[in-house]
Amino acid sequence: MTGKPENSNNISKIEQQLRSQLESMYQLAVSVDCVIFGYDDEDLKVLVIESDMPKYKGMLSLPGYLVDPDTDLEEAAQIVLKDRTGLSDLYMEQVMAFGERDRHPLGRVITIAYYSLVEINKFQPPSDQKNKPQWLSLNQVNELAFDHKKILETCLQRLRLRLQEQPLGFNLLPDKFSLKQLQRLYESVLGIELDKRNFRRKLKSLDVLIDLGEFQKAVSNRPAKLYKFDLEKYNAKKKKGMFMNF
Amino acid sequence: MTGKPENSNNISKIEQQLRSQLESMYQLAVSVDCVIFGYDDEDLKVLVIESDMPKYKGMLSLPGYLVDPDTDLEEAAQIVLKDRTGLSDLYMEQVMAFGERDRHPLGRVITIAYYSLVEINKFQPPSDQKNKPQWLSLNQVNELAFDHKKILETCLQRLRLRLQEQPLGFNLLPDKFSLKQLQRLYESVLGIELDKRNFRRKLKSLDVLIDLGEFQKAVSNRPAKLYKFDLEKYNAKKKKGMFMNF
DNA sequence: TAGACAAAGTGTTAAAGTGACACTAATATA
DNA sequence: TATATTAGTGTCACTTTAACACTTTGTCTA
Repeated sequence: MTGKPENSNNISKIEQQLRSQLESMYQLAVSVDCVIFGYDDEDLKVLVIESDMPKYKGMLSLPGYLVDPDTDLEEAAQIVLKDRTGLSDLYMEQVMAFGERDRHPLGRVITIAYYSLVEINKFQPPSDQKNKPQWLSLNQVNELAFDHKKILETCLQRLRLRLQEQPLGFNLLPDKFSLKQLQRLYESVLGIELDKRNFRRKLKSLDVLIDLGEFQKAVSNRPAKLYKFDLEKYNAKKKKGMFMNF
Repeated sequence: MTGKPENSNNISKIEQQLRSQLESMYQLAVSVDCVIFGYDDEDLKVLVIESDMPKYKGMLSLPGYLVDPDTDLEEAAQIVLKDRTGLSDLYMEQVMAFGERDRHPLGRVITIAYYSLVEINKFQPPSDQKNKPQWLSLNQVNELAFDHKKILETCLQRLRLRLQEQPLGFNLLPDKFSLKQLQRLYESVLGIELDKRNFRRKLKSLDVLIDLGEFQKAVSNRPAKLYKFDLEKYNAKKKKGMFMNF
């Protein structure tokens, strides 16, 4: 599995590059690590890969990228996203830097963590790709390589915060969605239960949904109305803050 | 002023160090920049120094430090604080990394911004110190060197956020303070006016102040009661969040 | 095609929180 | 002792939140 020739080549190239940078005079490197969130109507998930580093070989880790001097930090994070999922122009936010001295086995690497939100259907990892990218349910995350567990938790915390002050959830859902889907999203990200009627009342008062007049199809019960997010209305109101005080 | 021999020596040492690091193979350096906030019963202030960099010579900038490979990021920020004010164990929070390619005139320097809260009376900058550290009122900040204006604004925004979810204000005030002082602090940091009675009601309901039974002295009017912050009570309640929804 | 099943959708009420507002109390000083 | 200055206090109308149960609409199947 981790012994494929193609895989090995890749490992050593990345590792060599990093080693040479760390062996240079200043001996300090900077990376970005991305927490790419997806949501599949059940769980919040995160995109993980199998680590290349000898010490963590085979362990799951967050996709990252070594920042070279000619690349903006933001750009570097976009590169990770693009490389791993083929997607761009997604919601992405920097969270913070992680810079403990011993966080990386090969030397001093300070990493900047970003998280981004992906509609999960837009990217299904091909099964034969190197590093075996995969969607992992957040409640199935055990250990991760490096300090990535801590990074993931920090990013999740930030996402929760944001979700309560801005209607970010739409980034994780398909264009058309039902109120129930939206509620379930809030419930699984925030880890709480919400009252259906109160949730709907709140959303109505925010007034950022467009009723499409369409309905779910192929469900074996009363189909739900479908809505889409009204970006324009949202942008017009944004400044005042839109709190979901659950 | 900027021509003092002692000063010049310092400039070149710092600059040489940085240059040599940037000229090394990997050509990327990491710094920390600190927004040190103080409050003097009137205004929120920030500690600034005069810049050493040729391009920004004499301009005001935030105190910073070049992170060397053996120093934790957090530690580096503490060093800046300690070096500049002599103080340690203060409230300090990392905000985020700033990593635009051209943010630094000498080359690629990614910086991590921290802010911290200081009781302003605990540090009065000596007038003869190099780089002329000084407290600058936030509403007197015009331009700063590098992207430090942006960094300052981001840190201020974070402080405002935090102030509304945790009673951080106490870090900026002396141990004993009146309710009026506390209200003025909130008003100047948040940039809004608050109703005296509503403010007091809110604070009473949070129940994290200890009435010291003491009063202001040497004021030419009715002296106000003095309070102190009840750290224990606060820690016991903290988890539930303590929102000041002004 | 009628009845059972499953999820969608809908309002009310009590409690808590917020915002607006004006007078009395205590001290220093002239 | 009168005046000036700031401290300190309560109420009411309104808004927001939390808790709670039944009807509607479609599909499936007997």
